[in-house]
Amino acid sequence: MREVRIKDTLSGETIALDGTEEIGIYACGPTVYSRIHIGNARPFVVFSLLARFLKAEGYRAKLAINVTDINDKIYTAAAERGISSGELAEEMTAAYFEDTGRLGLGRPDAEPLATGTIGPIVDLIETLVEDGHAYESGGDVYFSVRGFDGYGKLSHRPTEEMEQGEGDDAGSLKRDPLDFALWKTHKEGEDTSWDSPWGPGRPGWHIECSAMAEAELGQPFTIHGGGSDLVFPHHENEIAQSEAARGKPLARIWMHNGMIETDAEKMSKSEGNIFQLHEAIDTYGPEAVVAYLISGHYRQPLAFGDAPLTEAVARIDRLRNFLRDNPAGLEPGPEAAAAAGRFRDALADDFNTPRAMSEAFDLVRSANQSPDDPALAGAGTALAGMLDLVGLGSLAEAGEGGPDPEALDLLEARNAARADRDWGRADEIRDRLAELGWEVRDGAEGARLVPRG
RNA sequence: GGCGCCUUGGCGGAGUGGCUACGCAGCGGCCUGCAAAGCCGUUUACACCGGUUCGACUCCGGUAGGCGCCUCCA
Repeated sequence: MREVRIKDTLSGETIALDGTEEIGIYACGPTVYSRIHIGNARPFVVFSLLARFLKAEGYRAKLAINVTDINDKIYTAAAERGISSGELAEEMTAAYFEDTGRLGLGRPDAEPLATGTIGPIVDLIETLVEDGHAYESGGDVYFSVRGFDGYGKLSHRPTEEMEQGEGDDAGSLKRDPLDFALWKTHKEGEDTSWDSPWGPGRPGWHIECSAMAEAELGQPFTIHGGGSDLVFPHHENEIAQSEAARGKPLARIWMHNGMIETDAEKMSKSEGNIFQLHEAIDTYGPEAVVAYLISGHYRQPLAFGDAPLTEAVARIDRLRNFLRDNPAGLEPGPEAAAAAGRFRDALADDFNTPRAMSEAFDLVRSANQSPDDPALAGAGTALAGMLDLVGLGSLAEAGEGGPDPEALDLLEARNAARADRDWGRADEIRDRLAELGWEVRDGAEGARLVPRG
């Protein structure tokens, strides 16, 4: 078990995980008012892979990624489409499961819904009201920010001049502009509501995460994550609620991924469509999307566009080519095993996926240079293991079946033509195979067919 | 205005006080009947100005530029 260290937004320190305790990870998932985009996929990928790596290292890890299915935006989007908000939320939740499922990373250990956590949410709010950290006002309940010492410690900003609220919030009901809603009374036009001690209504934006995280992982748990745009106010408010209610920290480490950066001009023209996760997967394939998302360090912003995705396709092609020639199976020699060790070392060091991938490519080049070096034997085995850790294990899979009889016949015919030195005929057949989806690769041991990318 | 981040070779993107990151693309070669795959070479980068140091791309200060958040956002 390696010592895994993660940079903590709250303290600014890099903190080592405790291998003796369960590593509870809570990552803020999407609000389901539309299909998710690449930006939503980044935390899903980062935290899924982190949990996978921790488990591979022998940690007991539990990953929870929630679905926020109660929100102003859902009401708005549903109204625009003329369907009920529940219908829209269900549809988009299903789409989220489908789209992220296609990434091939499996599911988180828990995926709670806000609508499935109303009881704990109401209980948590009640506790806050009883303890004087929150107050009822006209059917709404607000958290009293100034009553919580330490507000602003995560986002490192002074409480002066802060104001917050969801859209056209009934700000006049607040005692202080800093306060934020825990519970919102039912309003005309909203087609869902739940009973509460303060009358029918629905949870405010931040409280559902506090409740779901505690329900799934207890409090405190180890890592709370999400996009860096959530630092303020979302995570700041989660800290305030949970710590005010329980008198102990919510999470030990706050881990935030950088934004996917889009060029507004390009987005409106050529690249707007592929920003949707499902469109990106359709266009570039799931492995390329994952490879793209891990191409930069998780904390840094990552440029989005056709070019970086196309590059990701080229990268995974190189890996796949290598694995075709060097299938997993052989026991890794010392150099191959060392590369795998360095790969894991990089991941253990604040989950440095680009550095890890550089080790993978280093191994590929070394093994291509010296295919007979016993120290590099089993490089394919080592590489497959490395890639599996970052969700690219499918690159090592042979694919369904081999060439069909028609393709094999054509290959035979081409071999015959080449034996006759009839290059025109041989190239004709190669073109024909290309039309059928096969690429011919001539090697020392004869010609081979590989599927065309 | 407040808080924070960033500026690396054609592009993307790591990293370190003194040693080739890595990938993609281009060009030149090797291999090949020609390709593909692979290999080699290649223009040897660290915004600018000072400072610390035997030595800085890597530390400190400043300048310029870019970005994120600061009522919604992964």
